[in-house]
Amino acid sequence: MTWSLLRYLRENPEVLRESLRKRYMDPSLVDRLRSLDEQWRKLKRMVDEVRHRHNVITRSIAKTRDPEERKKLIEEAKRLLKEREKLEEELKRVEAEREKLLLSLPNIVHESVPEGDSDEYSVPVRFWGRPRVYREFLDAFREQTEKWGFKVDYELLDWKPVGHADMLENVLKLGNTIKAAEVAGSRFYYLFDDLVWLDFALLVYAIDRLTSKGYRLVLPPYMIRHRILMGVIDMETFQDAIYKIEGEDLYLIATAEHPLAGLYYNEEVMEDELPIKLIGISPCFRKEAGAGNRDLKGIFRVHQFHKVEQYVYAKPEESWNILEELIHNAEELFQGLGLPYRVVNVASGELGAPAAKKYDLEVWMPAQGRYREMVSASNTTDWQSYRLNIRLVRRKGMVREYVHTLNSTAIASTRTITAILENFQEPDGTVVIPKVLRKYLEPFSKAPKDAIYPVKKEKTNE
RNA sequence: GCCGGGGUCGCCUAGCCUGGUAGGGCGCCGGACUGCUAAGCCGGUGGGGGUCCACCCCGCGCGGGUUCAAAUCCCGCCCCCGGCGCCA
Repeated sequence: MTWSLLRYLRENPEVLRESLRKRYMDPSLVDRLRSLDEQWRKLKRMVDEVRHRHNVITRSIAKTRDPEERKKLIEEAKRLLKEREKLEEELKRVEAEREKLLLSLPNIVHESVPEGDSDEYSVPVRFWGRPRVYREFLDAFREQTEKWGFKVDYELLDWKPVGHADMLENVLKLGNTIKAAEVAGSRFYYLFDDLVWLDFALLVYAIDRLTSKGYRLVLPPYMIRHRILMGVIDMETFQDAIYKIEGEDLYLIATAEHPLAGLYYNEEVMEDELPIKLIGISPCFRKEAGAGNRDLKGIFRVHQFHKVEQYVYAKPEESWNILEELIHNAEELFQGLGLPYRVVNVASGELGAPAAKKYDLEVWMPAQGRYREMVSASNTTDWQSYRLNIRLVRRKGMVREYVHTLNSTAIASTRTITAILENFQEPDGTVVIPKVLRKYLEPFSKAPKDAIYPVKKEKTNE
């Protein structure tokens, strides 16, 4: 059983070099790894040989009755032991270095991924819906549609929609990030009343639709061990996103993807059990350490939110079709909500180490004049399963390889709420609730049903 | 948190006291036999190295230690089960 990256390293290093180049990383890593791997194998042969000689003597001692002969053999074993320990120490050192570099390798970029070092190079693959475009954003809109050869029908607005952060805080007055900043820090929030109902309704909507498609509903652990986390993410993500529980080997999950990947940690999966399709629901905790001052206002980019996540264990030959299935599932959810979006094929430089290919679903934000990421769907092929030791056992000949894993957002609550606040806003500040959510709000007497209304202005101001 | 019991190949289990190449059952894969199927029979069943044949190394929760030699003895840690305590 060989991991795809190791196989490429040994048999076809040019593929790896090319992949690293597309990610704007140093391709010489491949050459360092190759020589290290060669050195490791050579050293391993030497160590194994000494171990063998030592084992032979050790075994013969057990059979030897004559005390003189025994003594002689023990002396010989002791001598070999010294040699063995010296070599083993060297092997251990090389092995650790090799392992470290191997685990720093990002997944191989799929051939269909556009090359580029920023999201400018991500390529839209399709558009859906009829965006509402404020007059002044027309040029920007064309830049994001026609430039890519798409003719997207739009509704021209001659009034400027209020941004989601202002809607939340000032128009609807259903969120308080100022107080939350005092209590917990920036990028936290209090949500109230109708927006809380909306948050829940969105999650249940996603759960309802996906479980109907046969996905198994999972409530996973919200904290996981370091070992599992390192199987799922790369060092960069770890440092930018992950909160640690002090004094314990526990980390807050940044998405349900993490514990769902751990569900089959160290397991063998029979091929006829695949694909295993899961949806997890969980809070997500993220440091947003690399975000700087981006999206500081409102609830677009926060330290904590709720998400329904799709996660699939698949056979290698079916994983690329399943990636399409996952992004289509997400599209159906956003179509149901009536949010106009585009799907982009994310550029090689923006992929993240685990992913071989990634689609983002971006919703048009009328107050910003931009498509913004709501969903991310990745095929991580065998990158996570190698690290988590999740094997696929083929019936034919009991052959073992690694499963493929995939993940995709279904609904991330707060971000989707920002999209709703901007897209379904009326000139008077009323926010119309997507019809599809109604059945999930209906059972609750205090939940909003059709719309969320702005706080009435003070009489004196009118 | 305390006390006791336990963690062995995909699953179950023997071996641990008394150190000397981890045995059996189930499942699965393959083979021979067979009109077909099953039973029964034979072989295989983790990771790595290797001229990918032979063969060799490593693997008994994890990490150390003792020893020529550790599943076995010693120390630390993790997890599971039972009892007590605490508790939404």
